Amino acid sequence: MSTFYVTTPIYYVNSLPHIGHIYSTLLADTLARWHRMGGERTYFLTGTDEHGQKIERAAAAEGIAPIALADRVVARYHELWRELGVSHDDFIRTTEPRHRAGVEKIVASIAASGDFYLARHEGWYCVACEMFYTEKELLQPGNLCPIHETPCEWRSEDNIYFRLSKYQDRLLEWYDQDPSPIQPRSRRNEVRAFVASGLRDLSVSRAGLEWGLPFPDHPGQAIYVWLDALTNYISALGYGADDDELYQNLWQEGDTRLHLIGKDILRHHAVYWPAFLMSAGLPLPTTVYAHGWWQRDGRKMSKSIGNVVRPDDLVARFGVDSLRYYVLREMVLGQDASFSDEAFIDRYNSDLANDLGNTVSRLVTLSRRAFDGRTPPEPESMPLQANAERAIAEFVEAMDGMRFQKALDALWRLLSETSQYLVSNEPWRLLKDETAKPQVATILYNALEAVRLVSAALTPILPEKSQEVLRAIGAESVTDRSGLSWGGLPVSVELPKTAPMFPRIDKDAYLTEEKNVESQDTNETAKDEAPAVEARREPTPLDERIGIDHFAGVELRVATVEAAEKVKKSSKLLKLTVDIGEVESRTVIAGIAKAYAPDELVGRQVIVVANLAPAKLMGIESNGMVLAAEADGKPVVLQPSVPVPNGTRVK
RNA sequence: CGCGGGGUGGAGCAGUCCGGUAGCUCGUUGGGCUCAUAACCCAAAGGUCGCAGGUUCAAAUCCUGCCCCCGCAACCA
Repeated sequence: MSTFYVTTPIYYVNSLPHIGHIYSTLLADTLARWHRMGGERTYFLTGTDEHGQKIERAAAAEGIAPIALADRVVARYHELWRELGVSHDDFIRTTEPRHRAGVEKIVASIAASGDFYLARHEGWYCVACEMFYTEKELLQPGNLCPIHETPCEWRSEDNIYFRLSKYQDRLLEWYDQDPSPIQPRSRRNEVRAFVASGLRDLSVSRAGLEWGLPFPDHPGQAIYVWLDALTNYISALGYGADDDELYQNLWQEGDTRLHLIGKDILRHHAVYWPAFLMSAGLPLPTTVYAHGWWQRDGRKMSKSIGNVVRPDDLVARFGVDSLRYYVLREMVLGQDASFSDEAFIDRYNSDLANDLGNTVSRLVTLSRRAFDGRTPPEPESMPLQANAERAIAEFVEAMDGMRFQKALDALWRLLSETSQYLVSNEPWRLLKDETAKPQVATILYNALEAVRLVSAALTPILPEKSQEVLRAIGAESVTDRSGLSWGGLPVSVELPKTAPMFPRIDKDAYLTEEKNVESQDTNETAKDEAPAVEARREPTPLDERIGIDHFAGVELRVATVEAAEKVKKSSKLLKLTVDIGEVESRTVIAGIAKAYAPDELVGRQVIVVANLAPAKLMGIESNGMVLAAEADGKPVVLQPSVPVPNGTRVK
């Protein structure tokens, strides 16, 4: 029996699930359901990534143990996947002993191939953060930690490195297989270019990380995140356990090993993970498929903008299957797509309510009326059979190729042909003529059977609604692909009474209501974001205030911009030449290129921090800093309200 | 010369690898029907396929150059 193993990324437990996690998971779920229907040995894995400093710190901030924090978020995932009807076969947590066993085994295998070595890592280290900072990140003077504002110490630490560079050529060869294991093609190109430009060895351990797996044979070292996390794909199958039947069958000997990922973690899955596997002498995934991101109304989704799609609301309102349909129909795998309420409702109304729901209800009504509450008796001919078989064949091919849009297109074309067939045969007219019963039976049987096939095919995509439709038209539920052959509708069986399964949404009413809710939300969030009115800011606590002498140490002076130009290769930086009342003009770099064109600054007066230590930005030395306020994420450069001699001190 | 993606009727997209009447969904306009969830059917309007060259009998598709948008990387002294 052929095998199909599909995974989602394991989700990091430092935040609650959002549409991105849901999308990856629904994709995997749909594929898993589809392949199960095909009779393959199918295994669908998801899980959570729970180690690392971020979790450690987040937990500490709450005064709880890291595992307690993880437990809480994991519970939320379980709840969500249950609500969404996700059919995963296993859920792995990187804090489980079975995972540790797998990691230890792969580490031992990699060590055996001599791909680990120790090297010294030096840098500025903040004890509180347990983290290295680059010189640039530190606050001056005093080499202070940017977070704690306490002095960092110069520390050198031994880390274990993985010889990633050794696998460069083999990785390139792997990408170039046909078909490429990295999908879609655009991502293959991206990864290929990255690898071809040269790989550096990878640090795979951290000293002093408490919340992580200890590195075998290296006391004091913990395994660094990716080596730990990626291994979940095989540890969950029992790699490293006594009973590794699943691993042997699905991975070692498996036919399909598919990782679905977001494009943000492409590098880890397309470079690091295969290299680890090569080193350990294990089979590589057959496909790494990177999907795009959901944007919200055309903008990038972000917590700070407050435009994150909240799954709960949508599901509560429109049902799980509507969400599944929308995301699968709307996103071309691999590209970004935009999530908008309006598009969601349009999709729902036109495809689900009109094309599918309405067709079902008109057929059920007709049949019930013509045949005493039952499905039609034996038809005389099968005029729709060829159309239906063509549609199903197309659907199957598209599903196997993960082209969901195309697959759905094929089904909807059949619905449209069914509707045309009805109109051209007008069964409602024939209904008035008793002798036309056999004709009506043929027309309705064909139309109902076409709808049955559409619903049957939709089983992996709309697991609940598809079965509801089947029940409504008197058909049996479908569990395997044999249900996709023409002729499955039972003749003359009772039709149950049902309510419309996709009631239309009143778009205007919904959007108005949403707007009201959102404006409330905005008011709330506005409070804890940068307020427009300074008075609304919380006053600085007394113990954080500074003395006047402290302030006097900052030398602020008025200057005039003599020249301004964009810094090459930078989107944010402008190089300014300013007259600050000294003999020579100074060069100052300012991160304001997104808000100001160079021309509009020339001749303008600005306030400059004159005694700031020089720093290099993009290769240019900056001697000072231009003051600007930040509003709506954009800098606003300060300037005296009337012209003042250059060099005038600001106090 | 950092890397990558994209620019196709009003909107969203397919088609580009393997050149050959420019397609789908939504929207708009007109007509029809009444079995159905203001649904459904028919018809129409609407595109110099980012720009400019080139190859070719033929270019959205191949080649060259340019413009614009978006992501990643770098970057807010």
